[in-house]
Amino acid sequence: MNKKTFYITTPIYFPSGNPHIGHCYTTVACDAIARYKRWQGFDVMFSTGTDEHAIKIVQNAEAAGLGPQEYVDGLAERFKKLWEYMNISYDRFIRTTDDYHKSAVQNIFKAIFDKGYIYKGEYAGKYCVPDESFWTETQLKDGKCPECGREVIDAKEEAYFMKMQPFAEKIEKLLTEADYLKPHSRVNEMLNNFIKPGLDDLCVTRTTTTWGIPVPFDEEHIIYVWIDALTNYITLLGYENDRYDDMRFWAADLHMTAKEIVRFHSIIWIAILLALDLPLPKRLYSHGWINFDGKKMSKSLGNVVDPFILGERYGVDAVRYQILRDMPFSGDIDFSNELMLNRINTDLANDLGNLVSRTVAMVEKYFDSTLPENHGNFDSSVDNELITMVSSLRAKVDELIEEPQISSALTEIFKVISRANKYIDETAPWILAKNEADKPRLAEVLYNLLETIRICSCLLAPFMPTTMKRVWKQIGMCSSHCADGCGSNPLVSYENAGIWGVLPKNVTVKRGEIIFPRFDIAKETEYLGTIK
RNA sequence: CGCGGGAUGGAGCAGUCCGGUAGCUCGUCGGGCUCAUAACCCGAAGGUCGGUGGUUCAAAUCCGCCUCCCGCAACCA
Repeated sequence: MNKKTFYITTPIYFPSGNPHIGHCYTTVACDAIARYKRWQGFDVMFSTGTDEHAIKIVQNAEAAGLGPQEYVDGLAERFKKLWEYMNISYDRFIRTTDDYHKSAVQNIFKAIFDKGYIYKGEYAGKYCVPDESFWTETQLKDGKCPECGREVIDAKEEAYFMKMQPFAEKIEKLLTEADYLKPHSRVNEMLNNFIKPGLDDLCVTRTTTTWGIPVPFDEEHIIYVWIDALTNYITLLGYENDRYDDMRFWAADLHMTAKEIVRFHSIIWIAILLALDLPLPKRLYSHGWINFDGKKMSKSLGNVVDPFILGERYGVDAVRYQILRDMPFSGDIDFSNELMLNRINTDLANDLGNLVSRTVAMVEKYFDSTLPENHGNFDSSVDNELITMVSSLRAKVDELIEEPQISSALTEIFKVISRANKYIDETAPWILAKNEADKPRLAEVLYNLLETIRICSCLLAPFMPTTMKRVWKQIGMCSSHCADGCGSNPLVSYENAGIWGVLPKNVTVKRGEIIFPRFDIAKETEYLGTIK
């Protein structure tokens, strides 16, 4: 009875402000994959959290008139609320200020130190006295502090360093041979920029702050972000702590990140794991960014990107769908209200919602909601084309989820939905309905449509968990006593999504409210423009 | 010469590795249908594939040079 495990992670987010649509992007993608994997039968661990130790946090807290702990408590709550709102099915939420994590990090630091990979050295750099911050030569703006623009001085401090050279070869192998990092184009970036020039030893502590986890045997020094934050992926499974006992999930199957932290996850994190003699994660996927704060975007167009506002007005599932469908494989995307509304209208309202609506309406109108037991046998090439397409859909989606190419997976599903709309025109049920002799054929046509909707909606459920349940009710997959909408309904099983002809021949449909309403793009754009 | 990505009809993208009728979605225009959420289906218009020079029977695709945009370069998803 041991199910195969699947461990998927979001980064732990840096709560320097309120969560926005960009955070949703990564998290919703992970959620869809996690749901899909659970549906396939995997024992899934899906983690997220917040990275709460940084000088910037202290500064932001002060500016808000709060202590750092008080400040991050509030922000962590906001993240949790957003995930609840967005229907994120995470299994574990870790905060780097959690006690179990802090002590585990100290143990990890000491373990690496004891193995001889960490040593005490001297950190030299440009120092901004008022900001109490070190900067590298290249970070400076016109030779001055990039934060405040004031003069910097040469300064040195004692610090702990982690050796990187012992791990360089294995890291390179992971990148070049194990196909760890996706998309592959980023591999060259890592190799050329960091591996080939030779990895520098990594500074792993600071003394410029007290907000953080102290080095256990030298408390003046605070453990810097690397060993503090990246290790969340194992501490939340119980590594070096008693809070959890789930290391069976390690190594991670998929670390999902945005592109700017690829280096941390493909080099530094791997070095830490190697130092600890732990197995390496299987895949790192880095996606592009949603741009909304760039010059082109928000201000001139007045784009609203508060996920709560968007979800409230257009529906959480619609927002989830749009960001996943338009998620770029590697590049960035400019988010705009028009883009989002257009996507929702064409795909969800016109194609999918309307398909459900017209199909159910016809069953109701022509057969008083219940199809007859006998449809007759029709060997139609139009039918065969549709049925072939639908029957092979699950395999295609499986493959794309594996990559993971979520946008392409959704595209494939919607190709089938479009084909079904075309099928209605080709078979013209309203003409069949005029002749009593064509009733068996009409029943078969409508049944084929219901089956198409069944399979598509099941495959879409990980992406849009709430609304697909409403589809199931309408097409007769759910009897009235099925309270929560089919959670345990065998008809929605993964197995059945790969089989044609699962709905009973004499299925009874039930018309309901419009599932995805259309929006007036001009009006909505104007409305959203007034909010900010 | 720091590294990398990009420039394709009005918008967003695919195609470039392995040269050979320039494709998809949205938008626009015309037609069809009437089951449906003014939705659906069909058709059309619209591109000298950033510029320039070269290789070739043939270049969006290969090679040289140039212009512009973006990302990374020790904590922005």
